[in-house]
Amino acid sequence: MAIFLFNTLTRRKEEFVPREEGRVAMYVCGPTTYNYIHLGNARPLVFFDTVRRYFAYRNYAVTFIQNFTDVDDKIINRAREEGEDPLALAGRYVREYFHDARELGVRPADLHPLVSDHMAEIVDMVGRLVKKGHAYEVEGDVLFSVRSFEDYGKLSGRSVDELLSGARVGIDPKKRDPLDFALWKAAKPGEPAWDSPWGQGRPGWHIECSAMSLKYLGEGFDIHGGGSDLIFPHHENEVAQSEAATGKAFARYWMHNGFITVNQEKMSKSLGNFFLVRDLLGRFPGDVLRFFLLSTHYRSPLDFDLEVTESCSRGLVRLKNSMGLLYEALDDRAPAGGPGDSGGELDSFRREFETAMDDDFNTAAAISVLFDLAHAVNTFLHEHRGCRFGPGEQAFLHGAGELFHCMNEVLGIFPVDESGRIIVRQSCADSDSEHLLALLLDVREKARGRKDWATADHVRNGLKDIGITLEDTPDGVRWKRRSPD
RNA sequence: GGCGGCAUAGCCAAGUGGCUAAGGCAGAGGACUGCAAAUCCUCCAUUCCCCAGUUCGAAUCUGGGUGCCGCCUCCA
Repeated sequence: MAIFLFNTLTRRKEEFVPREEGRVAMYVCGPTTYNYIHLGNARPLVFFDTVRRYFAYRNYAVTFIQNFTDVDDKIINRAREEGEDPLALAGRYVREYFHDARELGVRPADLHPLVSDHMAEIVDMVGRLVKKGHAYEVEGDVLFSVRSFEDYGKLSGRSVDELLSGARVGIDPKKRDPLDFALWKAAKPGEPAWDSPWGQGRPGWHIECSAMSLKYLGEGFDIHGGGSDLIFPHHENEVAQSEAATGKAFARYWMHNGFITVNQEKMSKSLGNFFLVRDLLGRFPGDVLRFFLLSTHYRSPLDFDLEVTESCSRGLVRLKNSMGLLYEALDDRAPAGGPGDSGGELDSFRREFETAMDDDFNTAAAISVLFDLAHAVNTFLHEHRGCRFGPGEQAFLHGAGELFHCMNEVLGIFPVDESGRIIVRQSCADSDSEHLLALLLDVREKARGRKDWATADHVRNGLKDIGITLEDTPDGVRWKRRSPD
C-alpha cells in the first residue's frame, strides 16, 4: 500500500511518490534558539520524528534535515538582555534543545545545520536573486520583489492582491511593494554581522531554509514540514525565493501540523500561555507527553490540559502493564526465542496499524491498535493462567512482542533498554535499596504466610506512600514504581 | 474586511455514503484476591451542533444557521 499524505500545496491528500525511488528527503523547520522549547514547538518535533520513523519502517532510506535558527532578532534581543554573546546564547539553547528532544523520544536528525555556518550559501543565493532581477538592494538591505514571482501565494492559497487587502502590512518606504520581504538586512551597530556584496549584514529569516535545504537535499526534494503558522509568510517566501533562484520546483510535498492550544487558544510566546517542555517534564515523563502529542491527528488542534494528559498517562500504564505481563510470560514459560507468529490476529493488527499510518499518518488510529494488541495479549494470558505454552502459543507471544516493538519503533512512545525491550518499570536507585526492598518483601511474604494481614498491609501501604505498588500474584509478589524521572 | 479550519458519549478521540459509530480515560456491576493491585467478563452515544435538501441509504454529500478557532504581523 502506498502512503497518502495531505499536501498543503494542493490542499489534498495525495499518494506519496518520492523523487527518487526508495528514498525520502525531508526538511523540517526547527526552532529559533533563544529559549527552551515549549509544547507548541514540541508537536512538530515529535510528529515529524514519527513520520521519519514510519518511512524507515516502510524501508525508505530517509534523509532528514532540521535546522536551528541561531541568527535572529529575538536571539539578539535576548542576548542583549542577558549580556551574553548572541551566538553563544543560541548555542546554549541548541544544547538544551537536544536534552528536551531526547526526553520526548525524538531522535536527532541526520543533520542540524546552523544559519551561522551557512553564510556563504545564503549570500550566494541572495546574489543570484539580485542578478535575476527578483531582488533589489536599498541602503544595505536586500529585498525580494514579490511581484517578480508570478506564483507568489500558491502555497498559502492567496494572491498578492488578497494579501494586500488584509491591510495589516506596515508601510516601509524602502519596499517597492508592501509585501516584499528582506533577504539580507544591513547590520546595526553591536549586532552580529557578516560580509556581503551589500556590506556588513545578516540574513533575513526565510532565506536560511531555502539555502540550507537546497544545499543538502537539492531541488525538488520530497517533504518540507513545519507548524501551520509557518505557511505564511515563511514557507510562502521560501517557495518564492527558491523557485525564483533555481527556476525549478522547490519542495514537492508540504506538511503542516496544527497548533497546541490552551483553553482553545493558540499556545504562543506572544500570548504568554505557553508551557515549556522542561517544566512539563517535571510533572510528566517524556513518554506521556509524546503519547499525548500523538493521540490526536497532527493536523487537528490539540488542546493541552493537565487532566487529559493525566488520562494519557493512565492509558500508557495499561500498555506497559500488558507488556510487563507479556515479558514475564515469555521469560518464565516461553524462553526460547523461536520465530514469532505471523498469522491470524497479529497480522490483522499489523495491517490496521499500517493502514492508519498510510492514511496521512493517523497516529491516533495507530495508537488504538496498540491497545487492541495489549488487550489480545492480556486476554490470552488470562485464559492461559498457569498453563504450559505449546509451540503455537509461544509463537503467538513472541509474535505479539515483536509486533509491539515494531509499532513502538515507529511511534516511539516507550523508552527501550539495551536489549530492545520496553522499559516497563523502574529499577531501584542503588543496590542497597534493592536489598532492603527484597528484605521487606520477604518479611511481608512471611507475614502473609501466617495470615498476619496487619503487618502485610502495613508494608504494602508504607511502600505505596513512597511510590512503590505491590501486586500479589499466585507466583509471588510483583512490585512497580512509576514516577516522572 | 479577506481566506481557511473545526463541531462525534462526562472527558480525550478515530471514523468522510451502506454490516452492531474504533480506541483511551472516568463510571457501574461481576470474576479472581485475605483485602488490594493487576487482569478478565458485562454495561456505558437508536446517535454524530441545529434546520432543510440530495439519496434506496448520510455522522459522512449540498445549502442555510449557530458556536469556537486559526492565518492575513514574530510565532511550531
